[in-house]
Amino acid sequence: MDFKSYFPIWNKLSEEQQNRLLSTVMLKTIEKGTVVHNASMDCTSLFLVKSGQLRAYMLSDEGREITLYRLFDRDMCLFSASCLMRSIQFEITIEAEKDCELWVIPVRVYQIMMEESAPLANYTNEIMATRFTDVMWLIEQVMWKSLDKRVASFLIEESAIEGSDVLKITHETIANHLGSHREVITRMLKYFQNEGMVTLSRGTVEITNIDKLEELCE
Amino acid sequence: MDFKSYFPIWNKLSEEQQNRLLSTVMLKTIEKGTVVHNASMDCTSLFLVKSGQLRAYMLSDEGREITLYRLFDRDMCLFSASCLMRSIQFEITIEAEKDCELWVIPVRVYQIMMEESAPLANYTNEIMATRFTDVMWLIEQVMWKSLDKRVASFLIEESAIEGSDVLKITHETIANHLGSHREVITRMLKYFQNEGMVTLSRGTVEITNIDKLEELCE
DNA sequence: TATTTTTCCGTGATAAAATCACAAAAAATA
DNA sequence: TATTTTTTGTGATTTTATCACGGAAAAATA
Repeated sequence: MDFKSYFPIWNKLSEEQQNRLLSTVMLKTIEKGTVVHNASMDCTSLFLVKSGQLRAYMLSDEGREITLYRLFDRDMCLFSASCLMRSIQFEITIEAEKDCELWVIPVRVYQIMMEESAPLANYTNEIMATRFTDVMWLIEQVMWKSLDKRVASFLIEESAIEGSDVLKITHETIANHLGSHREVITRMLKYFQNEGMVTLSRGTVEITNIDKLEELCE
Repeated sequence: MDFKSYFPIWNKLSEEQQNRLLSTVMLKTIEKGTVVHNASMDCTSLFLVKSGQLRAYMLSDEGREITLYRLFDRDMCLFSASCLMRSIQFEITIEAEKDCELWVIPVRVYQIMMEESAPLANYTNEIMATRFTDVMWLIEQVMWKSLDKRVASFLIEESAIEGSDVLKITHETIANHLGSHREVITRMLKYFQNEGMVTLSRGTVEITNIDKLEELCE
């Protein structure tokens, strides 16, 4: 079990704590599209990503979405366990964007250990600060960036994640990432195509001039 | 010195830690309008609010603002010490909205203590989760609420804070809180006045029908 | 007190993006 | 092949942002 190597502060835990963790941690495999956490689920576990990719997003009353941040290998999903801290008083949804392998840590085990272990509490702190940074970046984008720039940087980031210029993604999905609307994205992409930055076809956006896209973002 | 009574986990610190804190904490008085933290300041201290009121906001490149959250009595201002954690990679501004008395805690003292004290690390965690909750509420508002509702709830909240229906505030200031524009707020308030919800005069907004305002927010 | 300056507010015009409504094209399925 | 579902296209309208200018009230200064 190489759980240890994915858990950065492993060596700062006592032997007893290590054993407690090892005996409760479970490796779980989930399929792309699985919602691992939402408002209606009860709060029972934290996830440490062994492999795959997840997306944390906020859902409006009318069913609209906006992506808050993403989780990759070695990331810990804190807010799947919103009951971990009394002061977490918001609801997000977390969904697998690819097939994932997750280590599942029971909240109660983690919580008790955090109360007695300064290293674990500080590690948790750093994770939360990382998410906070992500969310602050989002606010900055939403507040001060025009949509063309936001679409452009989304496409660039997506292409970096996928390692390809050909993105298999629908206008609707892009809209859901950005908290915008499908028609708006359609028009925007149409404009990008006219400018020679992308080539569109059903279900795909191919980036044909990434420099021009990057220029658009400033 | 009643610093102890403002510091919730005081009793969970060792005597040595208590002494270390007491010997470095300083009480500072600042005037309304003072910026206690921004991007260009060096990161040297945390603030614990003894009395007064502060406002944390994000500033755009063009000088536009949006309020993230506010701090009142007994609140701890974590992000004035963004260097406290490696993962805090964003910049905010914190300004006194009223005259304040603040206990100033040196970052280095706090940081070292946090590394050895699980209670302090967990307390810090709860504070960050509280700010996170504030910021998530903001995203929700900005993303899914129309401006009329946002202005209405801002007026209601402001009146609750001040304990008065007569708000001494300019249209520009309201715009800065909400990340909107002065002209837009002017027009919105004009509409509110026509609907009998507020009475306007230079530098003041008087709430004349709070029920109708609350109804507007749903 | 009179004058100047600053702050605050009002409003028209235009642009960006959201929102509503409907339809066509492509792909999947029967 | 026919039907259904998914995805995209587009016109019309509303909301909010943005630009531009001017005027009134208050504050500062002479």
